[in-house]
Amino acid sequence: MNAHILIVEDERKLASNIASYLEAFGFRTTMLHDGQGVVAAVSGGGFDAVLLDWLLPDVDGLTLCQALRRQCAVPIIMMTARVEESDRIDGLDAGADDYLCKPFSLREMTARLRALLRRAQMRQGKPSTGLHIDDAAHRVFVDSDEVTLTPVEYRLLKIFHANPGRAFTRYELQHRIYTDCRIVNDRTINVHVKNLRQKLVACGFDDPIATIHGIGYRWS
Amino acid sequence: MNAHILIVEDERKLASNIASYLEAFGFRTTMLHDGQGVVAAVSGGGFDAVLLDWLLPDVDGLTLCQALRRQCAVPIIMMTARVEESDRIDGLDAGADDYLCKPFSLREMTARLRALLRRAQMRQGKPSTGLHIDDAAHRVFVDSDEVTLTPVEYRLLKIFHANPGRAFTRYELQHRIYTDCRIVNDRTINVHVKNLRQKLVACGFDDPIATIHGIGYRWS
DNA sequence: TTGTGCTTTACCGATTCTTTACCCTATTTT
DNA sequence: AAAATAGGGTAAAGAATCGGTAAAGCACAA
Repeated sequence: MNAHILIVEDERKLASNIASYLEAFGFRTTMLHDGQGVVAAVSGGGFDAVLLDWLLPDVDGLTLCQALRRQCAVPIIMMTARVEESDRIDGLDAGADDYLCKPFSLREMTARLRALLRRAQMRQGKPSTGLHIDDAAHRVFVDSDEVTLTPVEYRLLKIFHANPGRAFTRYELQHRIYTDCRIVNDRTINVHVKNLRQKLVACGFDDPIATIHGIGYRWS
Repeated sequence: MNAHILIVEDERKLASNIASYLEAFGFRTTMLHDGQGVVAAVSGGGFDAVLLDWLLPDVDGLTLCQALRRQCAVPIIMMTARVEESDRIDGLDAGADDYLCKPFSLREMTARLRALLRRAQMRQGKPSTGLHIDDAAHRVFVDSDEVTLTPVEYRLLKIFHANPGRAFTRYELQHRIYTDCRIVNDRTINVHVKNLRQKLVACGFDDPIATIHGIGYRWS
């Protein structure tokens, strides 16, 4: 983690707001207030993502974006006051990975940035994500990211993880999850499996739960 | 610790609600019900953070915010009924460090306030607080402040502190706290945990007890 | 006994988790 | 190809858990 973000924005106040917000979340940041030096800075390779304003005093953000793309594959988020579809398309055509329409919430920005960084990381051949269950602490990690699971999800994960390759019917899972002999609707298991899948996949873990049609599920 | 918070809010009822909630958590508070004297009060340097209502009878909160910023770097949280994105950005542009949209929960407010104070403190190069248990003297200190604990709280703290990161069920805690095989209501543990948390947090110690829903607690 | 401080219980409101219901898509069977 | 069955996704109903408050219970000393 601790990604380094380049913020290119001429409104200094906005730029520093963004910076301090990101820093509060553990990012490192660097600000530039015009187009000068942006290409040079990025080509140095020290940045993990770029937040790029569309309208800069000296150069067109779009042009700058294209220039950056020619340099390297760094993730770029365009920030723009424009809202027309065509502008968005232009931005994405120029090589931006995402765009934010001003005014945007810093929260949304951070969320998109995170998603982008995760995607970028995966693309760079970091497929070897590992799952780690710390049973004493009752915590689950995908690499270094913690996955927060509900009690049922946790139990479900443990069952699967302890029996890789083995197929489980929903009936079986039900009886392993609940110590009491509770009977629940089949579809309940579906929902828990879906939620578990979702949380794992959100951390860049390839969906490890295979559906066996007419039978149940299998961890692989 | 014992941060001093300035609450600027014309609705007296809301203001005193906020104040008493914060005081319960060990903050000191001061209320002002209009813009008069706010700048003077803050420039005195006696406040660690300001909760500032956007709409005041006499002056615009936004203007006030900017005026405060010119004075000093005190953390400011804007409270506003507005929800539009653009307003939020305006607030942040004016130098607010965070904003709360009314109606907000006092809990969220406290959480954000804490985060803000922590950041501010870190910026000022203050290292994190440390806990020290003097078992021989049966005394507990957060940095140099003594925390007075009841016998049960002390035992609870020792159990947690000796097992950082480990998850405990309430049942387990119960049996470790009591040498006799006493059985108490589950909720009893909750109360002791709450009291322990409260005392630690009041001394500026970040709540170190994480709740594991459906399981129990963990010290981290 | 009365008072004081600590512990335990009871309860409420808020939050979080679980289960169900529903709709739509995918797969299998007729 | 049409019908039947199974599974995925969403959202809302329902249930359990948790934190906070306050009062009752307890132990011990004055």
